[in-house]
Amino acid sequence: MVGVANGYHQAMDAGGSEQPRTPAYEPPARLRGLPTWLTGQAARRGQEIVAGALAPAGIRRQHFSVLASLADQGPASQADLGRRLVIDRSDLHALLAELEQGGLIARVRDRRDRRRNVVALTAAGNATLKRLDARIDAAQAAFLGPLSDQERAELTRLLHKLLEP
Amino acid sequence: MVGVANGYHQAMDAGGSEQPRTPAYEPPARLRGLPTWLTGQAARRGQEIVAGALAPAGIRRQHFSVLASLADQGPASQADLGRRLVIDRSDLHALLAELEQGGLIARVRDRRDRRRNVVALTAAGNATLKRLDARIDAAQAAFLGPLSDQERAELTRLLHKLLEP
DNA sequence: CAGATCTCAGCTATACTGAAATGC
DNA sequence: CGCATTTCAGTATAGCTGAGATCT
Repeated sequence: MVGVANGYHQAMDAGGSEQPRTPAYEPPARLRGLPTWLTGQAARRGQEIVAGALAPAGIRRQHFSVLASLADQGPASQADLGRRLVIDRSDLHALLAELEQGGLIARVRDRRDRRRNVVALTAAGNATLKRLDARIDAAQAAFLGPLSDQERAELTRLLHKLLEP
Repeated sequence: MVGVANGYHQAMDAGGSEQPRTPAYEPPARLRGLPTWLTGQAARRGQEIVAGALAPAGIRRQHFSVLASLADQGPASQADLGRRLVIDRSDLHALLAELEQGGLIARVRDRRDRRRNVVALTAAGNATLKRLDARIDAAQAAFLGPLSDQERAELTRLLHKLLEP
């Protein structure tokens, strides 16, 4: 922050004209053109859609990530799970407690390294994940709604390339 | 959440094989293919880059949004500013207090509707914004690094279309 | 001993809600 | 009166930090 506080109580007009205000959602040109801003807006919308699709099942986005990793990549210690998904050890601890309470995962001490918990999907977790897959697919379709099939593929390709390194 | 808590203390192995663990960052296939997930990852990276570019100037992303709106769209009441940028009235209040303390904006009572504050850029705010523009441009370039010029334009077009409605 | 793992307490940023005070 | 605006207090979540207990 630079500079110094200004005065406060001189009077002036809003907008400088007589027209009523424009309460509409209208982002400024400086933001509308920024790729980072557009990406952020799109991500926000996508996360709302996905969260809304998972909520009826009592699952949050990070719960789904954990279940997906266990199904796709197999059981793991909590530390390794956290590294795979870039979820903090502390947050992961809370997520796993919730999933365990729901019977979707099991945590058991690793008999070969007793510092570790081995986290694995249960049968119920596997079945739940299969049902969630359908919800996730519907959410993707809703998210990509305005784009043609070709545009969807191109967007996916560009995002992959953007994240490549 | 469904089901019931499982047992905890039966022993088992991690990974099922003898190899050392894979501490690498390796998202599961179920996530890697999801447009919403890719968009979220890209947005996260973009926001980090932009935040890092603005931080040396003591400015956060939302500060920049406010300054940008005032410059591009003119002075406004706090309520209208909030609607333009989709920033909550409460958060906007805190942001404006910080910007005012830095001398970048001024808040004065609207003499035609004394409930309102008219928020406007100061000369210092305008000068600061011009310096921030350069930082923002550098951040966009860093964000889009892996893409060709044509790909950058295509990504921007697709994101605009995605957000269209 | 150093270092990894799991757990717990707490912190920051962001987004949102409820309500009071003031004015239209 | 109803309604809008600003302000303040509080809540929820995600992401992160520090530290203790346990184990390699």
